[in-house]
Amino acid sequence: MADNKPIQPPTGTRDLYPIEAARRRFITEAWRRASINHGFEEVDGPTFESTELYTKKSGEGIVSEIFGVFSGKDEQGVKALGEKLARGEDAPAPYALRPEFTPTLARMYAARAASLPKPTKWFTAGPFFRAERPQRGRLREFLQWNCDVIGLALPEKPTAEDVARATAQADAEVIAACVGLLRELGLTENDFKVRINDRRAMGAVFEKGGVVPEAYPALFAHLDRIGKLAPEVWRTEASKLGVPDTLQLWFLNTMQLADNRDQSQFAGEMTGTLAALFSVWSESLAPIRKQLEAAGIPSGVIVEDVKIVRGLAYYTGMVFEVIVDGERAVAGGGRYDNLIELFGGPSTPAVGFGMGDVVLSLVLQDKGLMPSDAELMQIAGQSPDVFVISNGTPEADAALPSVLADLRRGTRESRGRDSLHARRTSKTTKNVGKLLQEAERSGAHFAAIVESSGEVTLKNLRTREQDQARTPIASLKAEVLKRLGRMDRGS
RNA sequence: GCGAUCGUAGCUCAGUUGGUUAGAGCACCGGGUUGUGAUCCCGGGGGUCACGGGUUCGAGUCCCGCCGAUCGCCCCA
Repeated sequence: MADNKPIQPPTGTRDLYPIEAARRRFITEAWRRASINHGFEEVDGPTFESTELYTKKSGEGIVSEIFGVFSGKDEQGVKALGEKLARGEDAPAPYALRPEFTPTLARMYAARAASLPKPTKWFTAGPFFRAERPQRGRLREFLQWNCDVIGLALPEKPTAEDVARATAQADAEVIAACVGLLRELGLTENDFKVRINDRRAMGAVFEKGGVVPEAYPALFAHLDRIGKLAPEVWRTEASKLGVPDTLQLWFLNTMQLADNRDQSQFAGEMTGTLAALFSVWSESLAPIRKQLEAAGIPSGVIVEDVKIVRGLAYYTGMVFEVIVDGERAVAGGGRYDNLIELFGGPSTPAVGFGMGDVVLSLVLQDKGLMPSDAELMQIAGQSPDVFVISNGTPEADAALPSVLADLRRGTRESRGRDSLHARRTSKTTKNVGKLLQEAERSGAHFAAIVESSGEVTLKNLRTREQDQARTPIASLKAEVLKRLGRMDRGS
């Protein structure tokens, strides 16, 4: 007897039925549109990479959350790995499903750096994989949209000021693309905040505050938890990292400041060393704020936040997260000025961000911004242009297949723009009323009732207006194209 | 890796202190005497009650195990 137990989709993956596929398409189309309108060009890379690409320059913990991939042709390799593992040695798979895009991007840029414009603006959107425990807003397979600006537009002999301005401009450019998308989807400035920080600024504060450089990475990680831990607990840990009391106090004060509307007043309460540290920090964030405001991002949306440090080791400057209340970060990114060089390219500053589809979908649902099912099918291009119905006579039944085929046929000259989405029923009933009902439910724009081998009656299902006169089958397609307003090109 | 909650039809869920053959709505298919549709009426298919044990005369219901899902912790590229 056969084992009929259904095989379920792997943990953290999704089966997308038509309406869910349409929902995903709605998001990816918005991503494409926003990035193209902001001047980014689409690129893409492999969905699996050599594991080295991620282990080389990333931290240790990352490997454990990578999905390993083996070649089915490499039996010996697999066996060798098995033996290593049996001995308790580290044995990563030779390939990894990509957990992020930035390393691929860095490699791609490095390989052609000499011939690429400065700046180069690339975007990509596709599937990524992380072997984490799924929970709200987090799955093991997800889509991620990335926008990156690589290189800076600089004069022949740039001054430090030129570099700083170009840097802030590029930083603002990626954030503007990200915010542009959110606004296009209907989120307003009341719905989200762009929380920004700067790793170099933090470094300067650490230095002035008396922390040894060796402790910086651990301190960045610890700062990530400042809002989650009780202040006393956080301070105890900070002390262990060699953070002086004054600096601890500054972190706690400044953290609250990020959530306090009246920043100037709060800042005014800091005196002496605290105030000095604060100006080091805030002054280095001033240029990026200025550029963001110039890019049309409302000042109320921008929040300087000492908590935002990002886990990734490769960030070197500005870092940011876009937070929608009640959800985890919907997007995050930052500046990584050393990474291109690390992949064998010329020293090139770069900045970028990623946005996942999982949290974004939750946000759109929370805010009621996800279009209705019917709208989605239309947006995804799945509503038929014409639903062809036979009037039930043998003559019409016989003519129907060729009517359908003709409507569907596209020509190379028009690049398929003259091809129509045409459907017919698969039901056996000849009840025209029922078939019209089916046509309407399919979301079709027109119904074409085949009357004979030579004529149809057209009905606009949106307006419910039916033609008095019949249309010859020979001119049906042209007539429908005309009524759909698609005759403006070619011919 | 840890914790909490939950698994009955494709979906949303009923199902009494354990008691005949497990139900509804939606969806799907067909019909309402062969041509005009959102309503309505009639009919139909579809469930080894996640899976495996146990208690019992009898288990969807109680107990144990297991798998899965959701939410949270850890982590977050």
